Amino acid sequence: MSTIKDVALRAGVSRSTVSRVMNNHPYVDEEKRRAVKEAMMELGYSPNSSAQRLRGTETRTIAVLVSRIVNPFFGAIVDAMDEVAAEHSYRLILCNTRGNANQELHFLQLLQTKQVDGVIFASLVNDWETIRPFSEYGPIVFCNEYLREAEGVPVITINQKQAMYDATMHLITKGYERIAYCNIYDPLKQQSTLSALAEDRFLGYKKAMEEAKMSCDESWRFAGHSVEDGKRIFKELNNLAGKPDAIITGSDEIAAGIIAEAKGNGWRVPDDLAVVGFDNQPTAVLLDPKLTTIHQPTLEMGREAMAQMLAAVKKEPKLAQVLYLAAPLLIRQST
Amino acid sequence: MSTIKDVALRAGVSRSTVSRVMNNHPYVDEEKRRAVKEAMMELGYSPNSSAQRLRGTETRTIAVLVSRIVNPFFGAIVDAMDEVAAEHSYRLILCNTRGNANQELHFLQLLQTKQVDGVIFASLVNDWETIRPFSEYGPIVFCNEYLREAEGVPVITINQKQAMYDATMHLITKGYERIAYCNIYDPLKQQSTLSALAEDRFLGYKKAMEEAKMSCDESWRFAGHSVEDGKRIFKELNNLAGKPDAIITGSDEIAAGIIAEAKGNGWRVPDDLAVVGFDNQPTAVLLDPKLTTIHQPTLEMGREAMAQMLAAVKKEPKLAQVLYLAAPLLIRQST
DNA sequence: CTGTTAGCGCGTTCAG
DNA sequence: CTGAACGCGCTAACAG
Repeated sequence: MSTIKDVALRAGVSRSTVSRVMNNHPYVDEEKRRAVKEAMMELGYSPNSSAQRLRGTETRTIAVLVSRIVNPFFGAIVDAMDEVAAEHSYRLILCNTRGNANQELHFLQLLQTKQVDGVIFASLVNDWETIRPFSEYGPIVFCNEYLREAEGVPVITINQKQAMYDATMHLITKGYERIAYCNIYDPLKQQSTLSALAEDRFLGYKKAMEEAKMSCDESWRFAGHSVEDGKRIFKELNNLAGKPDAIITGSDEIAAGIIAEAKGNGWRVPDDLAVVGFDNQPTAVLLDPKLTTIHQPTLEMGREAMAQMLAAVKKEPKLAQVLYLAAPLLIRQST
Repeated sequence: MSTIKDVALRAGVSRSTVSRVMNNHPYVDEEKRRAVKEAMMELGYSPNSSAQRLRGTETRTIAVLVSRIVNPFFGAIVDAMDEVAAEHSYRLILCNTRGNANQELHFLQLLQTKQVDGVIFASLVNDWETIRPFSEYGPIVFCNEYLREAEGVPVITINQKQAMYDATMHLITKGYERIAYCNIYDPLKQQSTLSALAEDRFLGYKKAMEEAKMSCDESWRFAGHSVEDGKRIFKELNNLAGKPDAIITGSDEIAAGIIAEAKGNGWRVPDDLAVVGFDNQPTAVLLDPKLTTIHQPTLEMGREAMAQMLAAVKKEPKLAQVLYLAAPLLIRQST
């Protein structure tokens, strides 16, 4: 590996001059500039970034925390973030927290140890009290999940409550009378309390049910996360005395599991059971029946969150404190 | 931000001693060790990793190249890699190449500039001639995609040819007579030549067809990548004079697109058209009919690739040069 | 067992 | 316009 010294030697100039050429300083003799560039080419020189970082400060790297990258929802968000980051020559470091609070803190230390310029949370398990101290080491942005107490931290998300309200209202309007609710719940998550996101979603459901004066049985509440959870939930639901005729879920995976199991048991969807998903993943239209679901604008969320982060890193004025993107209900065949 | 100097000052020792404590050196007075740890706590000290890297060499970071992380196949592989990496306190830097050859080279420079200890290719567009020079800066591992000429580079993949041979034989045995083939082809990819992986797959199809003395019309060859491509391919196929009665595809997405469009046009699957996927993504069993597909052991591939990488980084003896994992055909309802 | 010393590769004054 | 000199934070070799 050649260093700046080697280049300087070969070009017959001092290291400072080489440095100036690299950083496009003005006031460098054209001839020497050419000589330096030539020497760099010949040696296949490239600057040691650790040294650059030690001297300067920025790493041009952003950490992105997700619970599991296999989840297409997170995949899409990360993809969008990466797009914006790449445009600005920033890199992403992928932090798969697996819903583990300690892992999350561990990754947060990347900020403390100056290995990244900022941290974006797409998943979130720790509370603000725990995270707060780290915020002094660099910017933090919430994308998707959020914490109410975290003042001053940009939040890019959808209006969870409104989305669930819309979905519930849709079912009520359609004439469904026993509407069950399935909370989004990541079993990997180590804490038992509901996230702000899950709380808000439930509030939307509750508000609609109350406005319509619908009874809403405690036994109609489920929780889950995966296709498997969906299958399990159908079984639970099928064992109930008063069976629901519709269910709103927290993810397309859960919905897919419920539909698969329901069909397997001879139920017709949406006649015997209406199912609403959440996310609008690419597979939603591949299911039979096609899934009615809430569209999450993953592209915009990811892009916007990264834009906010880059603005924060460059200490530009913040674009917005909280951004609620629209999440329209897409009515298809499952309701 | 406090440095090692601050800690030393506060603990009343030299910087070397602080360093020794951090690195768990033996031969440090217990009392001083305690004093140092206390000082570190009080100052909230954490070492500057750029400085550590500058001094030592390892970054404990591995770059993983994928064409697009939204693809659940890559998501699963990366997830598995991350799992192993995390166990050994290594981190992943996610490189979304978008099938762009220049992007790929750009990320390869991370190796050259010592920002990562190694690079794993899950996607691959450049040729060996281009990549080879970088291999002197650190270990490279191929996972999934590969290059035949790249001697000495570990390859973790499945036996592509065998997999396609099995799938084709299955259709032949079932009595299908006009078996079309859809190559995996990433439209993002900038080069027009087929990858070694795609080549090998096609060879498997061809071998089975020849052994069974089946005619195999040139017009029955398609290429694609996404659900949209699948839909397009069905339309093309539907316009053909002699229509195929079966098709083998390079991904579950393509297969899903073909099935969706076929059903929309009143075709019955598998009666009018049998469809075979590739990957066995979670959605394969959610489709109706359930998809016959080739299972890719993403978990093992990712884990094994990372294990190879870590072994290479630590200069341990290589486990194996090339590893072909089994990729069984899962026969379900679409054939 | 411990402090002193000497760089790792680079950017940035500060005098020319 | 250019080079000399200094230090970023840390580790390792060398004397004690």
